[in-house]
Amino acid sequence: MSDTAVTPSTATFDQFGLAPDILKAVKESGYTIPTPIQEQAIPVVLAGRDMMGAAQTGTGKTASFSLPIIQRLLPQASTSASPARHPVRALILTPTRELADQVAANVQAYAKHTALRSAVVFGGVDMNPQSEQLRRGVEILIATPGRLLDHVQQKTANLGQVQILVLDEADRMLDMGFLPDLQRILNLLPKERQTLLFSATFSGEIKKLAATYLRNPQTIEVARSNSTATNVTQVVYEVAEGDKTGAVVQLIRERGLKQVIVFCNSKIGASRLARSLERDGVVATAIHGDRTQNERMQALDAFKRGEIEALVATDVAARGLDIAELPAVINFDLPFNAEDYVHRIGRTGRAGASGDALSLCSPNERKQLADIEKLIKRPLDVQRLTVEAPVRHHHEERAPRRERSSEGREDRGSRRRTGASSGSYDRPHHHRAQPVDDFFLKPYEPSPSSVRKIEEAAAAAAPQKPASKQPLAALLGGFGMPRKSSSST
DNA sequence: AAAAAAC
Repeated sequence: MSDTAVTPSTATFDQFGLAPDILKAVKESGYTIPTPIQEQAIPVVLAGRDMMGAAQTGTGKTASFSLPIIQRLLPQASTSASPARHPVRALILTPTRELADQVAANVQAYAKHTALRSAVVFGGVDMNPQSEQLRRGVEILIATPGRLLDHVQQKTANLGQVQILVLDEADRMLDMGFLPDLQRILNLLPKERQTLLFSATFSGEIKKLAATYLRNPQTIEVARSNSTATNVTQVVYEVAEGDKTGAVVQLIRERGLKQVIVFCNSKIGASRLARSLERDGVVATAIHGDRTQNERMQALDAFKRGEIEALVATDVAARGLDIAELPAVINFDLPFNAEDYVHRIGRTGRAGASGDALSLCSPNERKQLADIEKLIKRPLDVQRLTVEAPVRHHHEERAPRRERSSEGREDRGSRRRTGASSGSYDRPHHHRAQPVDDFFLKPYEPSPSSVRKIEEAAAAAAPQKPASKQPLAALLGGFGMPRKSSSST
């Protein structure tokens, strides 16, 4: 953030008339100068107007709506313990669980000196703690649509007093087929409310959504849509499909990349690549929709803590995720949807920092490349990449499955092995044409009976403690929580 | 052609 000190803007957060408790939190978050979208959006939201915003995350979008929402709700903040005094007054919807979590963390930080309560609900995790939190009452609720509707159905969430609705990454939500869910949610809200819609693009569908649910919205656009940040250097490397894994390793090593997100087009591809990178000595883990929510969160947290060099992701991580100081993004595959390219590379070069967007393009991906160049309205720098000494050992026999299985699952591999204890680990291996081994791709799920045994054992070991603070994941030796370990109702 | 999201 120190770079922003040279920004010629003289604006400060003081100009908006935000409460001291909010300004204090802003200061503690390290922000001093509002970003362009904040400068434009905060007064509009404070005035109670509906708004359509075109901005990507990392432009300060979350604060641009969170801060004025907190300000607007402040007069109604209650210190009462009664849940009835804490109805949901602001609802923020996001397309992915990780994004919901991230927005919630921001809201929590900005509201921490106020009496307002916030909570986040999304699928893939136990409903009960969420229900309990909702029962105690929250004024600001961040959610993914499906789980929110689940809570509504269970009567653990009541949306009858919502005054402000935020649709974050609205275009993405439509892409993902959330329209019916959004319509159901919108029908549960009071007609008299403020609605804010954020979208990367204003397509016909988005305009229709806005025309239906927003009233006389003010439009705010900070960057031309589909533009890419100028501080991100984009390079495309022509490479044979089979050389891609070697190319990723080479780029990481040659450029000395400490951290990188590597995007793949498929979940299986992401899992496979993470495993291959591990074998070449890159600390890597995969994040995609076939992994449990616990595994996804652990992967992201470990990456943010700097414990992982390469986060191999599907487009679940393409939008909105804010990872500080990410120096580079690699496209292992070029996305089929050109817009996703813009979002993917938007993970780097954030908050004014510079970043590299390195894309691998095999001969059969030329069409995708052309689509991207058309969208961003400029040709990309295409270079030929010679993959030196690909880490392949064609002369070696394929390892028997039994031996490989001793490595454990792909995500366990993120904890680097020490040479001594793993005899089979350094064994040469194949890099391509490996049959997809179900063992590595299927998430590990202990049987319900074994989970019960472990829980019983844990309870017996610590009978004094009312609720074991030890997460079940830890008891399972680092494996993720099984998807359905506990009763949902 | 693939990803995401409720159970």
